[in-house]
Amino acid sequence: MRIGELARRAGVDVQTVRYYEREGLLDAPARTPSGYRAYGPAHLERLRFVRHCRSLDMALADIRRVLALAREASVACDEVNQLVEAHLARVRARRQALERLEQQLEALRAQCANGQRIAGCGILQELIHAAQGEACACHVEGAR
Amino acid sequence: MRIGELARRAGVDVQTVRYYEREGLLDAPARTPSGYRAYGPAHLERLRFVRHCRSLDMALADIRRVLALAREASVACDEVNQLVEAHLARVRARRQALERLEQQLEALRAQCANGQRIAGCGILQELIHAAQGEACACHVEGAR
DNA sequence: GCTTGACTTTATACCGGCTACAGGGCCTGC
DNA sequence: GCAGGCCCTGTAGCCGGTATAAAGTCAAGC
Repeated sequence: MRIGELARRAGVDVQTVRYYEREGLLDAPARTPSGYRAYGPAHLERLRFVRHCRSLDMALADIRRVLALAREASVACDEVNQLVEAHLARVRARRQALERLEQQLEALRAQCANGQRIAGCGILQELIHAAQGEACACHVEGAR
Repeated sequence: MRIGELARRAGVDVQTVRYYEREGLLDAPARTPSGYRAYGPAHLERLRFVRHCRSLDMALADIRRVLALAREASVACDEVNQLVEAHLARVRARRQALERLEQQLEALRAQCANGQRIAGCGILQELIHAAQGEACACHVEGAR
């Protein structure tokens, strides 16, 4: 099959397929006499694998590593486990950060009702006030 | 004060200060005879404001807009409110997506204990299996 | 006066994960 | 023979910085 069909069947853009090839996530396929890429079912399977990993928000470098490991059946799989574990830790940290951020933004939103003018906008006042209290954390002179 | 002191007092990198100037978030300061940037207290206040907004993960374009609006005291502040509201919605959506992702990754992690070999790694098998079930959502032929 | 080192200047490239565009070639159907 | 759709390569843009190079400036110490 040609690149358009492959892309359509995996639900990705044609450009993305070429990008993955450049990045070493898809093997370069055979070419037709006119230079078109000619893919087989294995390429589709690989592409779907990559997309599934991406849907889990794994980095391309991590996916590349998993693909490399997957080729060596007899090696211990600890590295795969660690990779997933580390990724989970990052996702969890980010989720927690976003939770805190969400609370801050909810508090900020509550500072102003519609119909105000800029001069009396509670949101702006709060933003300015909070910024003033925020020196560089590593260099607070009055503290201690 | 010069750029190094400004950056240190705001807790940012010197490069970042110049970047913000290029991006129109900080006014270009006066220059000393030798071409060094010379900042006043207002610049520091502005920089801290920008950094506070960034700590709320606001986009630079949004911050630029807020700064522009802040200059016009008598205009209605609805746009500020909408901006915060839209940002909150994005943060919330992202947080929820990460929550789902976290659960998926936890389930994935549970598929394999350490000490396995690649050939028997539950995580890899699950990744491969899940990828196979994932055609393009917009073009499932057997469904219906 | 000369050197050292810390600071500053501009310009340019890089990161991830695509996405878009330009300028061409190929192929099929009418 | 030509219109339209597909494909090719190469390049640039997005975001919010970060990193590098090569050069200029300035104060302190010898």
